[in-house]
Amino acid sequence: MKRRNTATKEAVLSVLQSSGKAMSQGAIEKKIGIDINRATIYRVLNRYCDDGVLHRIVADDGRQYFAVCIKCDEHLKPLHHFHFRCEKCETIECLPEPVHFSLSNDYVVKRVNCVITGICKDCAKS
Amino acid sequence: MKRRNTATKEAVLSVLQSSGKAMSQGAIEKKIGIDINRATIYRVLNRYCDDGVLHRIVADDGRQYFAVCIKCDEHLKPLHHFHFRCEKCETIECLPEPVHFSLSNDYVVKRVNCVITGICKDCAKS
DNA sequence: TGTATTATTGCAATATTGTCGCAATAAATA
DNA sequence: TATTTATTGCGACAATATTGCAATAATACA
Repeated sequence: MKRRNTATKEAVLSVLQSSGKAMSQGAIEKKIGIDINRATIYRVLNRYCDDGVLHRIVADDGRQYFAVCIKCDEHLKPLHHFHFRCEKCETIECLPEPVHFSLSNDYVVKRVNCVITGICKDCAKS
Repeated sequence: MKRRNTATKEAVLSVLQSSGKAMSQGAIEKKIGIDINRATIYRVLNRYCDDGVLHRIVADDGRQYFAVCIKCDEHLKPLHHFHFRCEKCETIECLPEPVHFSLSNDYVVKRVNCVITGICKDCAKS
């Protein structure tokens, strides 16, 4: 399944890159300017996740958020960092803080999803 | 708002206590034997959370899971431990492993939700 | 450049999770 | 036993996310 370049895909990625944060489908749709179908945005996001371009975070509001994999290379495991969800500005930022845990070898670890929820430093000021 | 004892509430708590794991509304409904309305189960679970009897985990499947607060006293912060979600047996277990992270004081932390997803040690064997 | 292939998209429908209003029921108290 | 009101069941609803299908358009190739 070879990928094709489309304006839609580029627009979605561009929004995420310029925001620098993890965004939900709804937030992307608001920011993107052009009119793109909801289902299409989800499909674009899912494909980017499959390709390792984005990573997915599920916050404790039950929604999916997507962020550009900046440091997601073979050295630093993609999802093993904390995320901070601000309840005020409705954004999620990737924290540099890595997630450490030890688990018996009997367990097979596939994904790690860590979200701290509260008020971010920008919103806490005002 | 004084609480009242009902068979429904006791049955829900009993299921969670005997399982020893975190369960979703759906899983509770399957195990509980008696016929209880979906909305009622949610309301019972939410009330238990308000009262500090249960704690809520949101897994990366986007669903809410509920577990008895065994060590949730004033010494050990309730939600600051890891959870492991097994994709095979569809359960979530509370790990003894505490969650450590450092965050600038500018942030206000309200909740921590950490879920490791994979195959648990019991399912990995078979 | 023109054509064929098939990845991508839009639309509508659907599944799932969780909540809410309202009337009926039943637990606790006097 | 009678009263108060927390709890429950039912139905409706909201929101998120996915899927099937037909139409569109990006890519490769003649």
